[in-house]
Amino acid sequence: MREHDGGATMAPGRVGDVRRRNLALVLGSIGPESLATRADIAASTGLTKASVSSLVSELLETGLVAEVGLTRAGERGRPGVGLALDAQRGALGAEVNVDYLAVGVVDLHGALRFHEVAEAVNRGREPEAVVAELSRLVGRCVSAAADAGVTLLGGGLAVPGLVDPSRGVVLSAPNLGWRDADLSAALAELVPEAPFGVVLSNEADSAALAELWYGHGAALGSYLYVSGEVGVGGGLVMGSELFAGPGGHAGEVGHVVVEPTGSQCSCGGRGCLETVAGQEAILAAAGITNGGSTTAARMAALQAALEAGDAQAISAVERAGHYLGIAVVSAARLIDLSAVVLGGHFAALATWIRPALLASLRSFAPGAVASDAVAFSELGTTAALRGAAGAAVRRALAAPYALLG
Amino acid sequence: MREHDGGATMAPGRVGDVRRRNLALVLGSIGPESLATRADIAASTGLTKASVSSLVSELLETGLVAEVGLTRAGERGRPGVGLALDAQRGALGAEVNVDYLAVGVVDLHGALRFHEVAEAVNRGREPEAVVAELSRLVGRCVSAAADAGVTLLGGGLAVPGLVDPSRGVVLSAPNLGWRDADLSAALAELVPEAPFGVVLSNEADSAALAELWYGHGAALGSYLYVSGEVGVGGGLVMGSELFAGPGGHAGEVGHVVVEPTGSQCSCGGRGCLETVAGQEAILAAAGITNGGSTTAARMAALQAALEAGDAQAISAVERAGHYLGIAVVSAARLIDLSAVVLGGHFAALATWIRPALLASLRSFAPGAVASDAVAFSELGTTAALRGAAGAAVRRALAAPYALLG
DNA sequence: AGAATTAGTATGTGTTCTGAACTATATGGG
DNA sequence: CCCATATAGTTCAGAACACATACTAATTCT
Repeated sequence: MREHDGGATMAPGRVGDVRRRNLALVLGSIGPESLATRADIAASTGLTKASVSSLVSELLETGLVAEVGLTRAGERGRPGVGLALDAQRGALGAEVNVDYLAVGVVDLHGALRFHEVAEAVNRGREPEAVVAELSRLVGRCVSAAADAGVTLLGGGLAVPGLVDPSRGVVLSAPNLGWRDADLSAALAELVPEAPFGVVLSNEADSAALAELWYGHGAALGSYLYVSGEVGVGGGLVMGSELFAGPGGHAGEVGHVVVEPTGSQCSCGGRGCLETVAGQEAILAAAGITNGGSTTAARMAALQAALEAGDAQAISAVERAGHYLGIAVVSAARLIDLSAVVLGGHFAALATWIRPALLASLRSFAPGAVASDAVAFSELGTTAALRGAAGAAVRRALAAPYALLG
Repeated sequence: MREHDGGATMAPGRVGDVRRRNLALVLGSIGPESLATRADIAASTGLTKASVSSLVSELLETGLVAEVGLTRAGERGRPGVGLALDAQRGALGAEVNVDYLAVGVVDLHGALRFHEVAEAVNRGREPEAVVAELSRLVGRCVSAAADAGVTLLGGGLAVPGLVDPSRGVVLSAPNLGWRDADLSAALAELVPEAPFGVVLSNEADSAALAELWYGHGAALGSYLYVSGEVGVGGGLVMGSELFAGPGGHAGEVGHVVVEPTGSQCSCGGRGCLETVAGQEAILAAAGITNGGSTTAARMAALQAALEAGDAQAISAVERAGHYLGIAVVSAARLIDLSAVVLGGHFAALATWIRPALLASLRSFAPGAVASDAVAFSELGTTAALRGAAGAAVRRALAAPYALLG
């Protein structure tokens, strides 16, 4: 995520680096379906037509780019050849979460081509068993893609925990009960022929990026994504890039202190956001204590109570919105953010939580976060898989030279 | 500070960029007095001896680097020629604060060669008048440097407010009463012959960087710097770089919400850290309400009361430490930081505030911030000027090619 | 049909890194 | 004292690449 370096340990620049950079630059200026011509690219990048010509011919070799007929009919002069990213190339996205598995394929145009979401009870289940079930889902998706002629370049797997992407290890996923789970072998087998491999990521981070690329984030640019799953997680997107922090934990808004006199949190601290806005906390405050059924069922019951106008349910959700506002204000001040996107159960509760959240923001930091900078995710259970797949797509687009001899 | 870009608006890479990068790379591996030889540099950077030779000869031309005798006497083989940054080159640093002006010169070895701090009452004073007084101080410092044979490459001016460095404008400095003050002309005249010019910066950001380069920060790498001046400001250093945020406000820890039921803040919000840990808040809680004297005098009175064991004073400072801990925890969680450096009045109160802060950290986030990751600044009133000068030095070292034909 | 206009390609030049050969300067052993 | 050995630094040919210029290609306007 970051390329900071003392300076002395930086890699030396070689002449060939220039070409790598320019390949990515040209590729970046070929939008999904912009139908840019070589001449357009030369104008927009500042490269000469000669250089663009040579760069484009290499990009065509990689298969990432395709020539798509002529452009500009009716005007004077020779028409240019339209160039576009090849929609028949894509990446796999997958998510393991506490109560479902999800897989899908996103193509270079950003379209979700195939996907499947399967309910599952993964809490406390062995990584091997979960991965085996995931592999079956992935297999179906991969063959569907192959049948449609879509070639997969790479992939991403999002999990609700802290990961080490370089080693392919889930360091800890409390809600799954995983610790130091080495998935590197399994990742390598998911899409064996993909040149860029399958990379692990954090679920909240991936969902935050999905929002950037395929949701509300594009308009916002920099924002805090808050994911209300079993815990309250989050991801930080700044300047259209994910900010993971020095140790990869950044965006963990669930353990911001919002109530100094509040109750003990599972993290060992006190008054954390999660203790007042986590699923369990909201359900308890709403009086929905039917412990036997699943969390999903109880959330549905909450929804029903809200729609019926149940006062206790409404005040429970409003309380969560109030405290969410405090956490968002702290984030806005510390990191200079001015927008939020809410996902997971917060998105489902949008109607009831939004007014309370806005009131809280106005009260604690008038002007810091405008009301039109509070968005609710519409990506549902496909958010993390789209983000993971999207990240794989970006990796490929950033390193087209890896596909050349 | 950031070089993010959509991709399409990036500048094209040219062959010459490689040399620029490698010039900076080689320069970066010539430590202050490391006495590296060309061969050492080749080994540490990965460049060939031939390239290093050519790059070094250009760096010698810029004057940033000097050959300093031979190295490695007593061993076999031809001894190498030692290379070091020329300590006779430096940069000007200056600070305008509410109650003082400070200027100084930092050389390429990081030493503070000359400096002067003058008390002043700048609150509400016109920018022109303040700058005129500052210019006199700078003039003395510049001639002292010239007399000692030190050449100035650039400079930095830190102010307690939000700045636009590219235009040389102080957008707003509430504690000075400045708004949209255009200092660009004045900045250009401060050190007319300096090739890199004089650049505006925020006081807290500069102090945070001074801590990184010349204080506790080097050992920490990533940390939150909290500056207790008239207000409570801060700067965020991550991966040995300042993080300014999308709009340049990042690190503003003074307006993190630490007491949801707390009192109104001047920012329009409620329960901000500044309302319980700002100078005025601490003095009021300590019962030091002698409004006639200066803030500095009242802070001295507070110090005396603390040393005398005054219970009200002690509990006022402990309260500030408690709330400071809450803000630090929120920052630690959101941005994944694990260290803090405290400056300004917090540094002066270190003895009394430290235990309360540590207790608060333990209570709200055990393990997030270790007790040896809480440091107190020792740079005093030279912090911001050293940071501003240091930033100017880095700018020069990052762009040595600007000094060539 | 020919002029004008725009797209894209071919060719020569300058910059810069690399690798290998070479020169320079020290130590240590016979 | 001289030569082998080791290390530092320079010189020179070769390859990669972007650039500038000149060229060919394809279309519309008159």
